[in-house]
Amino acid sequence: MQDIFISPLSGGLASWIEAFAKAKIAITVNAKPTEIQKSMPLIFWLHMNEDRQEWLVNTIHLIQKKYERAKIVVLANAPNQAEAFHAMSLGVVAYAHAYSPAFVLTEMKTVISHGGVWLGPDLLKRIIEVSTSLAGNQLEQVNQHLKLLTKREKEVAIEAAKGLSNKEIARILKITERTVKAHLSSTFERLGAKDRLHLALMLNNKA
Amino acid sequence: MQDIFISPLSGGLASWIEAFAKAKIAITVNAKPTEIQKSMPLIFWLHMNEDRQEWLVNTIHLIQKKYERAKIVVLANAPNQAEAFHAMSLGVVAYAHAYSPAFVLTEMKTVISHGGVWLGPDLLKRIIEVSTSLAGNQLEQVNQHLKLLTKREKEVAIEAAKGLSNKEIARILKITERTVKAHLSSTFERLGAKDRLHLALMLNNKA
DNA sequence: TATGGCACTGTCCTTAAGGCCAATAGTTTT
DNA sequence: AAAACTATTGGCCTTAAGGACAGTGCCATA
Repeated sequence: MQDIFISPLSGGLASWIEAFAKAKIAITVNAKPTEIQKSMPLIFWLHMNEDRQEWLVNTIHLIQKKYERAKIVVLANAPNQAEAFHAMSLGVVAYAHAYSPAFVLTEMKTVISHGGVWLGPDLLKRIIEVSTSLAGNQLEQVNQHLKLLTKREKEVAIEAAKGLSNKEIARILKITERTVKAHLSSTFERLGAKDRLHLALMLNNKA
Repeated sequence: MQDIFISPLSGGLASWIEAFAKAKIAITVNAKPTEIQKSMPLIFWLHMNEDRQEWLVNTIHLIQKKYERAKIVVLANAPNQAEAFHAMSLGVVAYAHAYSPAFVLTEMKTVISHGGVWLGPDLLKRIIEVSTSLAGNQLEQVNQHLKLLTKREKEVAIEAAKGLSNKEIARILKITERTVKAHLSSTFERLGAKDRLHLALMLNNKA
């Protein structure tokens, strides 16, 4: 495994040197293209400034194009969740604070060189929360709610939860506005929703 | 770090023994409670059968109750995404195939003993996909919306999006219901929302 | 057959919501 | 200093929403 640090600081950071004595440090990806064999496993460690958003994206794309099987790590001066998500979605396999101690860097390398992905505890917690609430439980919960309703009530409830008015729902389902109201009243009763907004929140897993 | 394997197979699996010679192997968590010091760092490795869903949940809760700071790993005979998500949401810090080779097990231990979380590539990919579609972009979008509003409008909008009535919002923010209406009208105007339900959907990334 | 659930509709009524017009006062920007 | 934005509130008016009460027809299950 060949480590390549890309950082605006020409010397890199102390902890990096400590962690990987044999690492290459460069300012840009193109700096020393000839010295890198495309066949050998590479890890790019990208040092990220707050004000280099586009640089990060461009560099990631560039690396992925030139070195297909390279792993990419982002080390952020000021880590934040949005950036982390974004980076991970681009295929980055680790996202950490730029001033992580050497032993963390070596851990990261161990993990990713075995095909793993490294995430800090906070980021992971967030990811798990978000993922599970959407993919797993929440769909369940919505169905739980919907199956308390009759066929027609369900149809009305779903349209109402999209934000349609009673009149619009009536037109769509080819029934009277009065009937829509009846179905909705029954729906509120069954689900314990206090009004259509509450219903919408319930069916969108926000209440 | 003390490793404790909980497995229905009395002898455990070969790769476990190989990875952790000094591990304890037990059938249930309660098997040898006296031999475990609560103060020392523990890793529980739970061997999961397809047909022991409730057992897993119960065992995780039990461990979390008895050994607050213990890390829990699930090793599944037949890993699947839903189970993995579920386990992670319960606080499990790693989920892998039960027949993972010894070196993977040692990697996992390295990672989690440093506060990390270990995920297989497939699971991770899925998590990233799901998360980014919601948390990354959408949080962005919400902020995009909210930053079009003034401080006060933001406060009102957020409460309204929770389903509160104007009267309730007025009480909370200590202003008149009339003022709430004014802020909301302005908010609808700025965001192009047609009413409070639409606003709620926007702020919940459903519209 | 009878009882009950479901779909549908009607009238009447109350209230929350939201638009329109208008005004005052503080703060910020030009 | 003038113009523009923000926060606040008032009154007036229209409409959508939702509850109360009531009734009809259909279908399935006890």
